Amino acid sequence: MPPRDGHPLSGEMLQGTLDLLILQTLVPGPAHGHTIAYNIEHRSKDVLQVEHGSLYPALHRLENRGWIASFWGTSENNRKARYYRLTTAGRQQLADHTSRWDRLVEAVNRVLRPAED
Amino acid sequence: MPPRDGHPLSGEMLQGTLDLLILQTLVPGPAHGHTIAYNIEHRSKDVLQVEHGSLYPALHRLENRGWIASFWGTSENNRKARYYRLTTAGRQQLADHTSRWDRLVEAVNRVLRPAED
DNA sequence: CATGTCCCCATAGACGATCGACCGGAGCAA
DNA sequence: TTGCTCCGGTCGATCGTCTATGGGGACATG
Repeated sequence: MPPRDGHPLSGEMLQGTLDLLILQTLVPGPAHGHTIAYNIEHRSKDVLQVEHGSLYPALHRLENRGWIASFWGTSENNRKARYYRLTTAGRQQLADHTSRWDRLVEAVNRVLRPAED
Repeated sequence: MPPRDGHPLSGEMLQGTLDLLILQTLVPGPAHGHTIAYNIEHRSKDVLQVEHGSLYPALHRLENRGWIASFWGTSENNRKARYYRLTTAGRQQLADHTSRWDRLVEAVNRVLRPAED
């Protein structure tokens, strides 16, 4: 039986990781909700899923913390859209958050695969 | 300024990962709560923290799902202790969970570090 | 116009996992 | 006795996510 490696991972495991992904997505420049979600899903080769009900609370949360800032604009499809851009604090937060993510992964992997050290 | 890589990561990010760590810890054989927590912390070089208030609910949860089974015994310090062992279903769950963890890490890293592919 | 469809933002209620702070008991030593 | 350590357990609060639902504006169709 093939290991069925196709089905996507929703937020079940990426608790707290969505913020990180959003911040990273905004590095190249401002984007609105749909684009952010699409980019995360696409760049993860559809392994990651971003639900609307998680995305917008996350965006508001990040804005409240001063890591992103928003402004109204017009989307590529001529729709009113709220764009988000990374703030200076957000860039710093992204760096910190990324290094914590790396440390976490490393630590979990050490538990999962007992090294011979 | 040195990057202060000393402070531990508590459950802020390892939502849903604790189950995985516990299951893996039980592979060599049965263990009781204190030992499980100690092993996770030690094997992660004290990067991971396992709080009592998270550990026992997790153990009960895993037992309810049939992934671990428990029995009363006596600890190395001659204290009454509840030992947990991996069930067959738990071993299967560990394999599945581990592969999902790997897929998640891979996916997040793809978003964090846009590959050139 | 009327209708439908897509795009986009937003919120509400429920849920599940974790956290910090407790508590009780039993072994052991001073 | 007192006090410390080991061990299990629970409670309330908090936080992030999910499913479901809503609305409004742009655009195409007939």
